[in-house]
Amino acid sequence: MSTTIRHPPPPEKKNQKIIDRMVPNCVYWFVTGIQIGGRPVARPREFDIDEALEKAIEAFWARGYEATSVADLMTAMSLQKGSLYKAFGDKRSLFDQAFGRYLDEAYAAQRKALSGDAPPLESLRRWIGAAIESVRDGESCRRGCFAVNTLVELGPEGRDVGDRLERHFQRLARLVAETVTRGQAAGEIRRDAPPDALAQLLLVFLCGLLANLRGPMAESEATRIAELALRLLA
Amino acid sequence: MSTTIRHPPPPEKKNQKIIDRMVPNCVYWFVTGIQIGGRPVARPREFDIDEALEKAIEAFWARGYEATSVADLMTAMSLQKGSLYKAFGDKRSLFDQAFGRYLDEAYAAQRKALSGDAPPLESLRRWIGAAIESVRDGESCRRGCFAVNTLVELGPEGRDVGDRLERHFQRLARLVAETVTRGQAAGEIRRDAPPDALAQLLLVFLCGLLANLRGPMAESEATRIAELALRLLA
DNA sequence: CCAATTATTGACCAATCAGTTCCAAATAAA
DNA sequence: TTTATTTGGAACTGATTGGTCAATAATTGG
Repeated sequence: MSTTIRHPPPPEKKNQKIIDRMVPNCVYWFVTGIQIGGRPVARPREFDIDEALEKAIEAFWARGYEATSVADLMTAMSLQKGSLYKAFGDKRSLFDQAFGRYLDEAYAAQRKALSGDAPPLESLRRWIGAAIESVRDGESCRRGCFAVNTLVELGPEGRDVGDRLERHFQRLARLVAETVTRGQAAGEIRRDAPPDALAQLLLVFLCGLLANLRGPMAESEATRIAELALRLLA
Repeated sequence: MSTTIRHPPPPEKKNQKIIDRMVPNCVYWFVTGIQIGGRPVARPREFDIDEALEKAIEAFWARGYEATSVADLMTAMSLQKGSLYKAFGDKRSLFDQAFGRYLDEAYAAQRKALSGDAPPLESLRRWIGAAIESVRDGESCRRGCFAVNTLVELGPEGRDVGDRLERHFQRLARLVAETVTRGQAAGEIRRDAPPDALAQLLLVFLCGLLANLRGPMAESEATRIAELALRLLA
């Protein structure tokens, strides 16, 4: 019996002290009507879990989910297999965490790019320009856009990734639609189409650009095409 | 010596007869100044190699290169491993053949869709509509576009796939540009941008649509966005 | 039937896959 | 120090990977 207790209750007079020191996410024991327990102590983690996740993002981003082996992840994250599995669960769970983090980071960056006080059309230009620049890692690693890559690789599978991508694109579309609205109000953007429809169109177009930038298209060409797209918007 | 001869020369008086019976793609032997030889006889192939390739296209299209195992291909093509390897080489070679075939088929289909005698803008509408329809296989298998899928999955690797995709997109762009030119001449399409630039833009946009159709986007939504895109072109 | 040739089949192979398990090391409360 | 607990690391597991091979079947000219 007592061997199954992970945190055997200390003497009763210390209960309040112990409760004071209780921290979240720990196991506590409930005995004789009052909560008692203690913080589990253990060897501390030697790596930064956020840095490791960033490395995982880079690995999955560069090669995709299927083509990235757990061995690849181990070297990329500088982690042994045991640590990796203990900290992140299995490969798919790690991917989900990495991808979710990427989506949030990407959203924050695009929000910042679009919500500057520049003229709306110029904001959109910078937004697309930043996206084009973000597809290359180093000199010639065509990593494209992690979201678009994942959309194409894992899009058709069980709706987990699909749902997240849908929500992500929706919040992005909302962001772009706001800018388009401002542009219409300022007379910079044509008013014969609703802003959210134009935003969706822009987003889809950007997906196409990013998909092509994963392949043979040059950045200069992408920029040229984007300029034309913005011109059609005016 | 004579054991290395695959088709030992029959008596000279039969030379003409043999030459008459010569068929392409067979090994012949050149001796004493005249061509002699015979048709190699062997067990005939039991499957249709074109049908098998079509099945391979379906398999790679649905799941991508990495995620499609040789075992998957065997069941999809109804072939044993030995036959598969003998007829198509290794997995990558099979993929290349399947993908090349797909690109040619897709080009032919789009050429047909675009070169009808319909009004240019209507041709473009049908072209995009056909592309949107082609992304679903059966009821709910979001296979997307094999070319876009491959662009994203294998785009960054050694320039083999990249080159082919670049040439493919170029010939497609030429096709679209012709239609745009006709549209401009007919007054259906705005004349303030060169036709090949507009064609590139359209093609990139379509890539974005097809990428999204691999994921959560509904076909009806894609159609709506495409309508707006065409409206901006007028 | 025989010779020559190719196709089919299934067993086989080494390498790699994702994932598990076990143990020493590390930590801090008791 | 003891004790409870978790991390790090390496060995290990069973399944699957892409790919090869040898034996056999099928074909036709001779």
